[in-house]
Amino acid sequence: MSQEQGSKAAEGGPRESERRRTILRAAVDVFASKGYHGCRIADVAREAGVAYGLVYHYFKNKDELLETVFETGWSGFFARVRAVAQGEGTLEQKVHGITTVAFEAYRVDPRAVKVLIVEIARSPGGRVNRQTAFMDAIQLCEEMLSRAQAAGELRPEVDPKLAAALLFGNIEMGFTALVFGMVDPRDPEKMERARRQIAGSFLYGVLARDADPEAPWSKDQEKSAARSKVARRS
Amino acid sequence: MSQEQGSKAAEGGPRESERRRTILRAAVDVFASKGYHGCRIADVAREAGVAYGLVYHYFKNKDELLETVFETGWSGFFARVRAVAQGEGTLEQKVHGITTVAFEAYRVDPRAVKVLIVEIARSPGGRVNRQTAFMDAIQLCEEMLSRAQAAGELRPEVDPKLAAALLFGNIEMGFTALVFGMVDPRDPEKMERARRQIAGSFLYGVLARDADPEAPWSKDQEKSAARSKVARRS
Amino acid sequence: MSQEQGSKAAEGGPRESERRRTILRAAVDVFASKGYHGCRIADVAREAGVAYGLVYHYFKNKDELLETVFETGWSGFFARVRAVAQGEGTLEQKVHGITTVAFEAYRVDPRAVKVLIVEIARSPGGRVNRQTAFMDAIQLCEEMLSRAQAAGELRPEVDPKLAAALLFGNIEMGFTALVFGMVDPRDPEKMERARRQIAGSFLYGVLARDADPEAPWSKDQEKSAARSKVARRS
Amino acid sequence: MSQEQGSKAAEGGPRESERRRTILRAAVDVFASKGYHGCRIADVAREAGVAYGLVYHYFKNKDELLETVFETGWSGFFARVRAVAQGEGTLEQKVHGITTVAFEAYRVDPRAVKVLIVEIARSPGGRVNRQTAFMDAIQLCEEMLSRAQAAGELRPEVDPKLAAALLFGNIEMGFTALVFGMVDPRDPEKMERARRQIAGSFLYGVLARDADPEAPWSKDQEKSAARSKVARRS
DNA sequence: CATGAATGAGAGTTCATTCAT
DNA sequence: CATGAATGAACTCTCATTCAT
Repeated sequence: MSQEQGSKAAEGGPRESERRRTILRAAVDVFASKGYHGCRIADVAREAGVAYGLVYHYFKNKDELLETVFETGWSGFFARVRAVAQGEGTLEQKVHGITTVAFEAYRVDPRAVKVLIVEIARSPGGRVNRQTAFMDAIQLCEEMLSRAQAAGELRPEVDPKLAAALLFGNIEMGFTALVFGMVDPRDPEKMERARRQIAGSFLYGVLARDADPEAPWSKDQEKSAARSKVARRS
Repeated sequence: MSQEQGSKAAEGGPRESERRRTILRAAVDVFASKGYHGCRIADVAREAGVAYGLVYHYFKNKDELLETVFETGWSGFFARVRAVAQGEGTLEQKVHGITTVAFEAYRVDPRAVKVLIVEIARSPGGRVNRQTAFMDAIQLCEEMLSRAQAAGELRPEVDPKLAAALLFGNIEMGFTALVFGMVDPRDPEKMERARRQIAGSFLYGVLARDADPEAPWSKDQEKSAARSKVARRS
Repeated sequence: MSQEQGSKAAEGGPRESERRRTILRAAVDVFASKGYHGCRIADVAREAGVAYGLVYHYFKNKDELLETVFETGWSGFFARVRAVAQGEGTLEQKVHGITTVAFEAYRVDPRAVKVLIVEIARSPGGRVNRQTAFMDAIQLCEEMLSRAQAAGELRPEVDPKLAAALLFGNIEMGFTALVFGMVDPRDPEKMERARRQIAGSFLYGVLARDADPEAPWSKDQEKSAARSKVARRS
Repeated sequence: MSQEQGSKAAEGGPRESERRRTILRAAVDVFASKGYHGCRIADVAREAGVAYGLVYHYFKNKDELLETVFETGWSGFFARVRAVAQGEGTLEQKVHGITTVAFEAYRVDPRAVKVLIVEIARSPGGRVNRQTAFMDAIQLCEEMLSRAQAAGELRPEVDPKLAAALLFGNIEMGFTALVFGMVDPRDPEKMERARRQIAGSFLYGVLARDADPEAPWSKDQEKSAARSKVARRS
C-alpha cells in the first residue's frame, strides 16, 4: 500500500500524488468532525484547498474515498498489530504491545482513529472490506489467544473468540473515552495509565492464574511498569 | 410493550397512540437494518403500514423520530441499570446485575439495542441528549464504583470513571459481537457464558482481591450464577 | 351584516351559523396578518377556536374561504359605493361620498380592507369573481363619470374609464399609506384630512372648469407643457 | 441585455453569468404570469431552459431569487427616479419626468413592472428590503415635495408625505390599469395620454395656485374645476 | 491535471383535503 | 355538527456526479 512508486507523473514525482494525499488528509479531518454522511464532497475539497471536481480525479466516488481513508488508516494499524500478535513474547507482553500500538495510533493521528472507530467499524450495511477488516483483526487475536491457551497462558474455559472481541472492546472504549473527552489525550501519563488499566483489566480476566499472586498494577510502580512492557513470568 | 390490545384506551388509560407506537416500532426496525442515514421516512411508513404523512403527524421530523426511538429505548434500560447500581448488594452482584440487564434487553429486543449502540451512541454531532444520556450511565456507574472503592471492594488505584467506561465498553463490545454475529443470540447458554465472561473479566480487573479468592467463572458455577441478580430463576 | 341577533341553536336559527361567522372572522384576521398563501387552514381554525375539520363543513376548500371573505367584505362596500354613485348629488359630492365610504370601511374593519386590497384585488390568476368585482366598481364609477361628463361636470377630454381607475388608485394608495403606517388610523382628524386630499386631488384633475380661464399651474400653458421632460411631442 | 454575444466575457468584462441572467429573466416572466406562490422552481428552470439544480447554483433559494428580481428591477427604476427628483427643474417638470420614467419602464419591460407592483410591493410579510425600498422612493419624493413647498410651488396645506404616497398611488394605479388591460400598452398615444392624466391629476391637486385663492372643492365649483390639467391646449 | 458550471434523481417536509367516529 | 387522525401529492432544497473547457 505504501509502495505506490510508479509515478504516473512523467518527470519523476514520488510515489503518490501530493494532491491525492492532501485530499485524503482533508477527508480524514472532515469525516472526523462532521461524519461521513454529514459532509459533502465540497467540504473535503474546501478543506483540501482544491476544486471539488478534482476529488473525482483521484477517487471514483465518495464511497471509495471513505474506503481509501479506511484502508490507509487500517492497514498500518493492522500490520502493527499483526507484528505484535505473531511475534515473540508472552501473551501479557503481546496484549500490552497491542494496546500500545492502538494508543500510539491515537496519539499520532486521533482524527484518523476517530474515523476508523466511529464511521467505519460500525457503519451499518458496510462494505465487505470494512467488516472483513475488523473481523480480520479479531481473528488475528483469536489465533494469538488460542495459541496462548494451548500454551497454558490462557485459562482453558475462556472463549478465545469472545476474548479477542473483548480486547478490542476495551481498546475501543478507551478511545471512546478519549473521543468523549473523559481523558485528556495530551497528558502522556494519564494516557499510559488508562492504557495499562485496559490491558491489565483484560489480562486479569483471562490469564491463567497459577503463578501470579501479585496485583496487576500494584502500588509498586516499578514492578508493574516492568511487567507491562517486557513481560516476565516468574 | 407486549400488551397490544385492540381498543385505543381500553385498560391502561390514555397511554400513547397505537399508531404512534407502530411507527416507532417500525422506525426501530428500519433504523436497525438500514441505519439512520440509509433509510427514508417512506421506509418507516411502509414498514409501519401507514401513510407517509402520518409519520409527521406524530413526529416533527426525522431527527425527532430518532430521538424518540432513543429516549424510549434508553430510558427503560437506564432505569433498570440505576435500580441495580443504587440498590443493595455487593459490587460483584451489581456488576453481574448490570450485565444481565443489558443482555436481557438484547434478548427482548435486539433491534432496539442495535440502534442504541450503532446509530445513536456513536453518531457524530449527536444531539445533546444522546451524549448526555450515555455519560449519565457512566456517571451512575462511576458513583457506584466510588462507593465500592470507599467500602474497600474496589482496589484503591483503580480510577472509577475509567473503570465505569470500561464496564460499558465491555458490555458494548459484547453487543457488538452479537450484532456482528459472533455469538448466536438464540443460544441461551452461550449468551450466559458470554455475559459471565464480560462481567468476570471486568471484575477481575478491578475487585480488591482479599475477600474473594475465587474465580467468577470457577467450576463452582452455582455461586456465581446465583449472584446474577435479575435474570435468575432458581 | 350588523344584525346578527339569532341564536345558533336549531330552534330559531336565523340565516347564518354562528360558527361559520367565527371562522370567517378568523380567516379575515389570519389572511390579513399572514397572507393567503402564508397561512394554513389550521391557522384559521386555531384562530377561530375550532377543529380544523370544521372549516370544511362550512367551506368547500381554502379557495372558497377566500372567496367568501371577499364576497362578504366586498358586497357591503360595493353596495354603499353604488348607493352613492347612483344616488343624487353633484359629482363632487359623490366623489367625497365614495372616499368617505372607503375610509369608513377602513375605520370599521381595517383587517378586512387589508385583505381586500392586498390579497384579493391584485392576486394573479385570480378567479373571475374577484377581477370582475373590481372591474364592476370601476365600471360603476365610469358610468357615474360619464353621466357627469354628459352633464358638463367633467371636462370632455377626460377618459372616464381611466379616471375611474385613478379614483380607486387614489383611494387604494390612501389605504396603503394606512397599512404601511404612514397615517395613524386612530387620529380622526388626520384621517379626514387624508381623505379630503385624496378626493380633492382627484377632483381637481377632472372637474370641468367653466369659470377658470387660467392655467392650472402656470399661466403659460405652452411653457409648462414644454417642460414635460421625456415624452413630449411638440 | 440585448447583446448576447457568444463568448462568456468577451467585450464587457466579467459581468454577470449569462446563465444567471437567463434564469433571472425567466423568473421575471414566470412570476409575472403565475405569481410567486403559484410557480415552482421547476417552472423557472424550464422557462430558462436549464436544469433544475442550476437555479440553486446561482440563487440560494426561491426567496432570494425573488429578492434578486426585485433588486434588479427596482434599482434601475429608483436610480432614474432619483435622478429626476434631485435634478434640476420645476416641480411640474419633475412630476412629469417621474411618470415618464415609470411609463417608460413599463414599455420596456412590462413583466418586470408587473412583478414589482403585484408580487413585491404588496407581498405580506415581505422582507425588509422590499418595504424599505418602496418607502425609500416615497421618502425621495417627499423630500422633493418639501423643497418645492418651501419654494412656494406646493400649496402649504398639502402634506408632502401623503402627497408623495399619492403620486405613487397614481402611478401604480396607472400600471394596474395597464396590467388589467384597461389601456392598450401598444398604443403610444393612449399611453401618453394616460401618463399625462396621471401626472396632471396629481399636479392639479397639489400645486400652488397663485391665481386661485380658493379651496379645491369649494362651493364655487366652476373655478376650481377650471384647473383641469390634462389636456388643454390653449 | 485542474476547474467549477451543469445535471437531475432523491429525500425531507408541508398542508389541503378526506373520512371514520 | 364536530373532531382530528389519516392520506399523499406537490414542492423545495441537497448534493453526488459528470463534463466541457
